[in-house]
Amino acid sequence: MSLTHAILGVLNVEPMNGYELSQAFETSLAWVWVAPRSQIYPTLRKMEAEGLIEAERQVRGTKLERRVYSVTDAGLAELRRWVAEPFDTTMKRDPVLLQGLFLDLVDPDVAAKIFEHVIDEQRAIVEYGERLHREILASDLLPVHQRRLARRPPDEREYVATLKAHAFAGAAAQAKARIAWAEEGIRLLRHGPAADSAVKRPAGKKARPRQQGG
Amino acid sequence: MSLTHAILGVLNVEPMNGYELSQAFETSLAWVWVAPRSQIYPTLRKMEAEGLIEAERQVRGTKLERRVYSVTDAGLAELRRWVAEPFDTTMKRDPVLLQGLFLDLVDPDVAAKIFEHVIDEQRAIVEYGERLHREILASDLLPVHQRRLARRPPDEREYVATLKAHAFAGAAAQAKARIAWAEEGIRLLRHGPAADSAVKRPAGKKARPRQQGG
DNA sequence: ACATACATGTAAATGGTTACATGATTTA
DNA sequence: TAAATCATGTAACCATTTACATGTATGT
Repeated sequence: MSLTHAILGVLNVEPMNGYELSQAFETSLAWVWVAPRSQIYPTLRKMEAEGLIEAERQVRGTKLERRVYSVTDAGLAELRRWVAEPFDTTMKRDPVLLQGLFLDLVDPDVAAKIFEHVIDEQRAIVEYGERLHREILASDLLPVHQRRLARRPPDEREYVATLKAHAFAGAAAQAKARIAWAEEGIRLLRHGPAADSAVKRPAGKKARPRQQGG
Repeated sequence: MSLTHAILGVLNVEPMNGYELSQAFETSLAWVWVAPRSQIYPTLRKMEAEGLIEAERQVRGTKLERRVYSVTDAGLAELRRWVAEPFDTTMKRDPVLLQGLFLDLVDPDVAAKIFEHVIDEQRAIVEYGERLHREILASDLLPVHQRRLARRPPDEREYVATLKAHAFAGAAAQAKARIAWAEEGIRLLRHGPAADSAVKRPAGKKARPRQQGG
């Protein structure tokens, strides 16, 4: 379960309670790993039972209890073990490509709207990823990143910032690849494959039937 | 459940039994949607119960039963409905980027191996995706694609081939983006951020600590 | 006083993985 | 006759989603 490792990584930056953790998954980690509260709280309890993290109970006001978790030595060891281990990086399920594979079943205008929708959504990811990349490198950091770096010896800070920033650049780069793919898809719907493609089309004919049969 | 729609899409090309279907998920659909037999067979039964597909029982030899499924009118309608519908295209969990985010916790040589592993695996996807893209466009098709196109009116064949090929090109394009990201990662481990980056590094100093603290 | 944010969960259902189970048919 | 391929599943577990449930503290 990578959620365990995502949590270890975040708590290793700074001890937090489940509520703050779920905010982290909704904001900075939104395009890397999402997890709803209903998954976070039970997982925290499980990890505590396994000795990967430990809770400090705090009280806010008079009654409201906070359970602030921090990573144990065993937890850090497990995080390091996981990070050092190569795993299967192939994408096993890609709903966008699956939909793309059957796009010939609908009207080209409908297909174009699907591609446009992909472009709209992925653009938001590009903006977010590039913003974080820029801010981390410029040390114009979000509070959570400032805290992370403050815990490191000064010599390592640039190294750490470089790698963290690179991860967010990766999210942006992949979103850009998807945008380029969807843009090319729209072009293909309108004009068919390019003239230098493996397939030569009869001049002037548009490959654009109204509706397709099964 | 998109497995249902993946199955509808494949069976819409050509009626098949569960065994052939599972082979399709292992080969042509391997980088788009994977599904083990243990998930395929129960899903086929469920879809049959829902009226999306119907089974024709055949007997091979004297005893061995095959259940060959084909898409019903209701199934094709559902497939079309799903294809025409825009959905959330944001990647919710990306183990590669998650690992990349914590790569500062391990020795730079170990981190480089992780990036190299990503490159190796993604290269295989590029080769596969580009091969299928080429073959479909060149009509030098796999049997399954030949059958698919044979069922269409000649006028539509180029259009269909163009779109199918484009889906596989998408798998290759994304893998390429990951490779570029991992290559840049290796460069950063060795030389730190580029000189024109937002961060200026002291000349001659390498951001390459041996081991990092928690 | 009211709304918003803080805080922690449970329950049911769905989706997906891994391991196991069994036997028939074809090919070398 | 042995190995590979064809063929269809079940069971247990793990991961994820969606809906529900409850109450406290703070700011306006």
